[in-house]
Amino acid sequence: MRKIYTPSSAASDVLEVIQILEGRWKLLILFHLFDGKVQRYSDFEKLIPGISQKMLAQQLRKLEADGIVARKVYPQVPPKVEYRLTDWGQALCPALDALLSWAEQKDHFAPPAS
Amino acid sequence: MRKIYTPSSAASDVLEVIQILEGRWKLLILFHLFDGKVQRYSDFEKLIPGISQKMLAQQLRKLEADGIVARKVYPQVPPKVEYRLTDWGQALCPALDALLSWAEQKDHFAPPAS
DNA sequence: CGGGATCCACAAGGATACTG
DNA sequence: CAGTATCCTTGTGGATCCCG
Repeated sequence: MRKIYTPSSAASDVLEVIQILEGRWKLLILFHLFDGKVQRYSDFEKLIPGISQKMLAQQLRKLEADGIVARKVYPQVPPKVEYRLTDWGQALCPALDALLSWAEQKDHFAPPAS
Repeated sequence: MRKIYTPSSAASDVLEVIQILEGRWKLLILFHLFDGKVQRYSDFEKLIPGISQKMLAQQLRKLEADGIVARKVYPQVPPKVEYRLTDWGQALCPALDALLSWAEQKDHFAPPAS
């Protein structure tokens, strides 16, 4: 088994990852951003069933504050706001991809007990 | 940019990943398990500052229920319990590793504004 | 040693109403 | 359209006590 980190370096990194990605909605929002077709506030509302306006706005702003997501406001009426990943946010893609691959492998390791 | 998933397949996978890894402690526990030196309940208590007994036991049991962690009880007095990763749990290693690498790259993308 | 049970405080989150 | 403000319910997590 691979040793995943050196104790001296990664303690704070782990905490940072947890803080940044914590919550029921962050990953969902990010996955839609990676999908590339979703940039508008109302798109998220449609594609993430069950999320409230409050949570959506709040989590988007947290992601923005953490430097994962960039928010671009077009000064027009009606308002238009686009969300996109920052460079650092895009760098997260392989990790989230690995996470999804892992989830897909579940049945390989734990065959549905029949 | 890479397309990270096909909309048809991954919606439930995303939700599963979120459910399994959600919380302030799960990743911390897992990282210590990957480190390989921690298998005992009391080890986690020492190495994860601030975690309460309740949370530690609860999260360990959730990880166990989700098939990530295996719990082995030695029938002796005083009791001895060892935690280890299941095969599926070990398969999570690359993904968590990628997550850590990503965190480490932060300064590369967002140099500390001086 | 490795927890379970209980109580409690606070924070997270949902519903609704309103706005530039 | 893209939110904010408010209220209120629920969940999360800590502290404490207890047990095999």
